[in-house]
Amino acid sequence: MAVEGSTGRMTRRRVHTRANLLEAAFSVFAAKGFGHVSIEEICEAAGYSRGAFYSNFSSLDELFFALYRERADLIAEQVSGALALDGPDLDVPAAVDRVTDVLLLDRDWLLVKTDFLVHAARVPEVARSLLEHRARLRRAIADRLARARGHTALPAVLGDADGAARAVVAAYDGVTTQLLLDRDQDHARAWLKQLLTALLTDGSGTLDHTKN
Amino acid sequence: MAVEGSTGRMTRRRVHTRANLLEAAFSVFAAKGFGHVSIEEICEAAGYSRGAFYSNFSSLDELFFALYRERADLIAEQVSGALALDGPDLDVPAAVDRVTDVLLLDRDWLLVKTDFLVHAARVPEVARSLLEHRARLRRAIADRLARARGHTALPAVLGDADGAARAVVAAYDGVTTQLLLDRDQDHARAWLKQLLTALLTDGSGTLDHTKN
DNA sequence: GGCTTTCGATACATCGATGTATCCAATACA
DNA sequence: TGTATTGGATACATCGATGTATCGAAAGCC
Repeated sequence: MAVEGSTGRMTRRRVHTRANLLEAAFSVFAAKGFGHVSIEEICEAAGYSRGAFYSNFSSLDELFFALYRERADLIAEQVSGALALDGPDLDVPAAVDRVTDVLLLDRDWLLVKTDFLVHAARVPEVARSLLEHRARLRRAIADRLARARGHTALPAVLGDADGAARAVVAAYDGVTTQLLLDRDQDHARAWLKQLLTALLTDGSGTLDHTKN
Repeated sequence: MAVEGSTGRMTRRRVHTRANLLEAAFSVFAAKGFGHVSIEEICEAAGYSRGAFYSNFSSLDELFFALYRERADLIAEQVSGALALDGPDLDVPAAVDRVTDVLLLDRDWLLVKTDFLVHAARVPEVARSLLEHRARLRRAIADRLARARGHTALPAVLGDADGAARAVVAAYDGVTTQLLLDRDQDHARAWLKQLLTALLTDGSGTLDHTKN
């Protein structure tokens, strides 16, 4: 048997090797991309035999999904944390800075995340799960924005706070795409901040763009 | 030998089968994703044997690249066409409508395009090629926007026309991500128009969002 | 229309990945 | 600490995909 439900017994050894496999898998997926990775490669990277793999997962898809969930939840927590740092009122530019730093920190994660996206795009069941996750994140952002309203008025074009949150996510996704290609984190961060500023305020800012 | 340079002789039969292979490959890639597709699957879908494949391409990567280039150039032309439709002055909302329709038309293309992106993200050589392609497109947009300045003033936050063009691309990429997941073309189109409007004008618009 | 060249089909050899079945070692539990 | 159970390693059988070498047929050329 491979995967235990919530009641299944979990030896210490088991959780340990499972964690090791997931960690190794992350590196391998980031480097080669899901779809170009064999089970054996992961086992080799983790220092286990294929027996260990099949004892913990029933397929590569399952491991991939578990891996994504784990990391995504982690990031989501960090984002929530970054959003909650202010008092009851939101300092938009400061929050944008903090969130941006969290979101564009790790290129490997962006790679895995995008792999997961294209996977989800073809498997409706997976897509639903991913959509729910995104919805949760968006709601967190919308709530935060709503509380800031009145202080920093949102542009009317985007409608209410939910519309604005949607725009934030879209901007993030868009900048991610560019970052995956040009590998320029600093530029991406600056660019995302600027985009978010343009979307969330009516005010003005300064700009430089000297990149392809 | 597999691929001829520009001087290589091309029998009629050859170009025909090559085209057939590319067309079949497009469907197969869209359905299964690059990395989950075997050479044989493509040949089968096209009605050829593997001999034909190796006579026209030397590897799956090569075919994938050729396929992407072909379609990407096609889209680029259509976008340029849509941008050029107005007279010398640009009607921003109208142009946004037309471009949006072209860009979000075919889900299969979005799938293949995204596959290509994650591929490029891992192969610097491919990334460079893709970046150049994007730069060309962005320049076309920037030029068009620059000509429209004065009519519809761009918000200062994004800086000059090039900054605005960058924002347009980012918005497009962001909306693409969402569309890949929820498969709602109409909503994506409306949403993209709205985003672009928010980015390119200081004015106001209306909004509804009733989707996950 | 005959001759040459090119294209694509067939057959073959090889390799790597998968999943399973079995066995030994490590851990939980009394 | 001794015993029962679980976890992971090893070995095996199988399958699918790859690339190449060879051969027949369809174009191009005169």
